[in-house]
Amino acid sequence: MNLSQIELLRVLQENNFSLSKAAEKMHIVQSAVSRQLQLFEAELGSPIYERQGKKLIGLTSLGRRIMEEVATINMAKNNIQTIAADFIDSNQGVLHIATTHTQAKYFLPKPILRFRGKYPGIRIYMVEASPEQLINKLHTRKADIAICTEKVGEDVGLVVKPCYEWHHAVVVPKNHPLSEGEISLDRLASFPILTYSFGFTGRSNIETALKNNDMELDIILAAADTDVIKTYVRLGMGVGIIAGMAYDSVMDHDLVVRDLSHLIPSSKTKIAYLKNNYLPVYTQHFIDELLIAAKELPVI
Amino acid sequence: MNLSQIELLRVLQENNFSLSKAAEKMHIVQSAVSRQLQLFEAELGSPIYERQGKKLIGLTSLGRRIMEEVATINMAKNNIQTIAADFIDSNQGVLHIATTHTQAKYFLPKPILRFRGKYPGIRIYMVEASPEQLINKLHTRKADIAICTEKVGEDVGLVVKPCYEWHHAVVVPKNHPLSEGEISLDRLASFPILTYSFGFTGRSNIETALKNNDMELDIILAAADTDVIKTYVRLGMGVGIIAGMAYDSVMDHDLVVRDLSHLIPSSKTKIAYLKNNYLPVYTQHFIDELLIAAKELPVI
DNA sequence: TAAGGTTACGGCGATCGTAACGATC
DNA sequence: GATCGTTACGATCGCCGTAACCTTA
Repeated sequence: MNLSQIELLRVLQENNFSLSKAAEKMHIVQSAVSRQLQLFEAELGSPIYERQGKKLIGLTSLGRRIMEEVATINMAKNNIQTIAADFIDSNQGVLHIATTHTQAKYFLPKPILRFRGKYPGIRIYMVEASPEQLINKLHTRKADIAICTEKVGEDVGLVVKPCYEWHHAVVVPKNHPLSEGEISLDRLASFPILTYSFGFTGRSNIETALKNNDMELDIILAAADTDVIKTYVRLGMGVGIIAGMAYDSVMDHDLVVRDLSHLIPSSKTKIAYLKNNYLPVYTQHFIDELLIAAKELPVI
Repeated sequence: MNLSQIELLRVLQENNFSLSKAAEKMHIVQSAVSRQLQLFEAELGSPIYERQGKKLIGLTSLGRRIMEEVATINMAKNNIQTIAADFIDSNQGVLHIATTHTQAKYFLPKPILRFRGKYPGIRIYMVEASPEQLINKLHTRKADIAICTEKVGEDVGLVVKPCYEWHHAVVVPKNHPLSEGEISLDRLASFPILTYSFGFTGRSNIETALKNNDMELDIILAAADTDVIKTYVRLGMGVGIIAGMAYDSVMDHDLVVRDLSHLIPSSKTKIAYLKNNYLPVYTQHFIDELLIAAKELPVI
């Protein structure tokens, strides 16, 4: 048994058990992968992959159990390298942030700027995706840390830290009926609505509110992206329901924002990263910046 | 980085950082060990051992942190092998039991016999030692499972299962004054006492009882071994305080046993094994047998 | 027949062992 | 000077790559 065999099992897992794909990913030739797998299975004395002819189609029950240990080993191996690099120079490195559009645009700028001030040597990669994809990026180590509101609490393999709490709000053009008077769900329902896609930025809480009151909204546009919603609100297509902190009093002075905290339960944006994963000092400091920025957030 | 380098770090840890000892243990030549360590440190980019001249004298702070991951990797590696072997044939294997004399002689015979009936293919190695040594044997993987009363609850690296609860008892020759009448600590203190050594078989609870009552006993003989105590009790040297279940109504018919549960707090015998360590099915069944035997234990 | 996997074989590089040397008690 | 660790060098063994072959959609 050696570490490249362990690595191979991980790569196979992430590539549909395709030996040729795995070979490609590992920058070696297919036959080498084939042999290494045979050697490993021979050493264990029992196959760890289910086969259909020569093709691998899944794990055996032995294989499934072993993959847990494989994940542990790979994690620890990566940790060793990260720990050492961090020890040598904690001012140099890479930080992969996975987050949604709303966080990236309305929450992260301030903490990221401050972080960059302290750690100019750290290259920051920010990737935007759906919460589901973010979690996947954590597991495949394409991201070190994820910041989002949905899904992330359900995965037991993640460490999840609460970051900040926020409410939805309505945005409408000036002079729109909803810019004045009390807002109820009933009144809201009388307008065409523009809001987030399923699985994005607290959309689940909107659904909860509707289900609790046995209501429906006429959602005519769902986007992952607050700016898209605002754009169509400006065009007069309807009423936008966005995250409160996504209203920018300067940029959005042509829109009227109305709090919806009395109608829709609050949403919690969280920070997540892999359990048992060593975070370099600078990443820990980045999380600190996030938490500081969260406290400074204006309450809408 | 490769698994033998990881293994090397573990072996060094267990051999006072001696390269020559490590080489011996790993069945390779010293120079090879020296080079592998250099390669590994070079790969990390920073030394993981503190050195005095050429000698290794300890871990650097980087090294200390890395050793945690090394332990994880070694554990997972061993688990893979154990899981595979267990999967192929769960009726074959080795079981290393570490325990104290008292457990080995008075508690284990029944469950071990039953276990052997079910798993004739498992070779059982039983090693007796002090509780402190037992724990050490678990950590160095010289034992799979430990059964004892003392110390074992304090180690956070162990899974500890309560097994059974018992009380101390007095044994004296027939016609001895203590064979009749009520027994108090004061009365006990008027006799020379023979009991367990410090750190053995509930001795700590005897101490607790004495301290609580601000008393002392005249302990003229302390042994790790119940049979030694009984032997000298038979010779008339004094009063034996032993574990209740260590009185054998057949073998010890020449002695009188008197319960001490009103004077000395009860002791708990536990089963312990390494956290995150995969136990083969047969070992899990052995633990089941222990728990069954514990329930069948006569209450003294 | 293309794509994916296995088997055979040759070459290269990693790692070991021998051995000579260096340091430290 | 004995013990422990390092360095140099040759030999071996493991692992990769090429290539031919096998199997299945």
